[in-house]
Amino acid sequence: MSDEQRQRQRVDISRHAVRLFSEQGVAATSGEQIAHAAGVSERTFWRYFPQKEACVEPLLTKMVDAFCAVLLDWPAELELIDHLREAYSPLLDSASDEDIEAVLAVVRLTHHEPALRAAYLMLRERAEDALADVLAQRMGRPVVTIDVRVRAAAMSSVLKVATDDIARASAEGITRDALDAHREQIAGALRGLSLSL
Amino acid sequence: MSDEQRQRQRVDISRHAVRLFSEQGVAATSGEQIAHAAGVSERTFWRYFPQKEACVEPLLTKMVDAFCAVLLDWPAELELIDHLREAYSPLLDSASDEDIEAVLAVVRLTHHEPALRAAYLMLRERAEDALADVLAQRMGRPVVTIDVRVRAAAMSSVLKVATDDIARASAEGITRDALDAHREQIAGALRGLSLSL
DNA sequence: CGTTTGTTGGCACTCTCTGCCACTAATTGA
DNA sequence: TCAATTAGTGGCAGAGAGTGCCAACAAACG
Repeated sequence: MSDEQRQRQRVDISRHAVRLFSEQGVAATSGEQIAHAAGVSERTFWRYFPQKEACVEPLLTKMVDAFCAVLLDWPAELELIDHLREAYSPLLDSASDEDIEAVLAVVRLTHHEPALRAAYLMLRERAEDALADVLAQRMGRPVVTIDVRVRAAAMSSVLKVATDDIARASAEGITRDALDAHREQIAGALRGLSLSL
Repeated sequence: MSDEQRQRQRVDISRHAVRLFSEQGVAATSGEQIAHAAGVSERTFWRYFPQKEACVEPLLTKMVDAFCAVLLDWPAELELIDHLREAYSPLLDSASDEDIEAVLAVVRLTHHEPALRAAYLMLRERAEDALADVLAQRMGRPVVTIDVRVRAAAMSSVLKVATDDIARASAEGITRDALDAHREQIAGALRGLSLSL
């Protein structure tokens, strides 16, 4: 089976899982239930997702990957703020509208479901590592340097707060304006912490 | 049974658990094993710790609580950096030497044990909330304000990086000098992000 | 001293997750 | 074209993680 087929299968299962999670809660949703909803055997489900909380991962990585992609073609001569303004329409480019809604729904879910929050924070830390790589290159320092790590962590936490905020704000539907405000909020906070480079 | 007796019991179990975790890994350590090592029944163990990863919590909160306590009597007229220099001898005041070693050992463990890392990150986020409370009061803004949250998150992430760093650096024993350097590192990073207030 | 309250341990049970194996489908190679 | 290999799937059994329930026991209280 091709890699992308596998990937699509993963995302498909993930969608069913997230729907069930938000309808019934995580604890009340069994692996068997998710597997049945997605039309695979329970054994196959556990092979795709070693823990059931990991079901949120495919959806959430879409958001993280979108940001990382923008970071990766951050031209050397531009301030980060300006680059974000140009290139970062959060989520919109890389995903369908339903996926944006789903991602934000998951982020909202994490506030009531500790198990999902933990998974979310782990994912964010992986993203922070990617961010540290980009920053290290840009600052001409090894990745392990303290000020590289601090800067990456601080930027990452700005993103976390902004994401939580937009998820909360968009509980009843998401608008293009809200997303733009989200980007400006990130830009403003980065400037406030002199993180823009 | 008194609260502190219960608390001591918790910490006691926690110590056994952490020792076993570091000797055998988390996955290879069963709840039954921890319970037996700590001299309680399995049923009682699960009552003290609803998930076995939570065993690291009592030790880790010592570290977080120490920092929060320092924050809480941060006098209004002092810069945070200066207050830290005066009042923050990390961990040393509120815990025994073995506990410092144990806490740092746990932090090191979290780098190889995803389940523990997740628990650690959740705990840090609880600490971030406490931090946000203090900052909000000091900045004269509601806790939910974005710039309060951003500032709290950024400060929290500085602490995270610094803590990971000192844990790594002190793999073969911890010295007073290392802890002082740790504090100066925090102070420097806070200054770098103009977070000092 | 009897009652109440809270803690403990045992038991049975569900759910999570893994190892193993047999089955099937696609790919490869002669 | 026909094996032989390869990879994914599902079923089954079983260990471990937790939970609900109940009986036993101890401390506090009237």
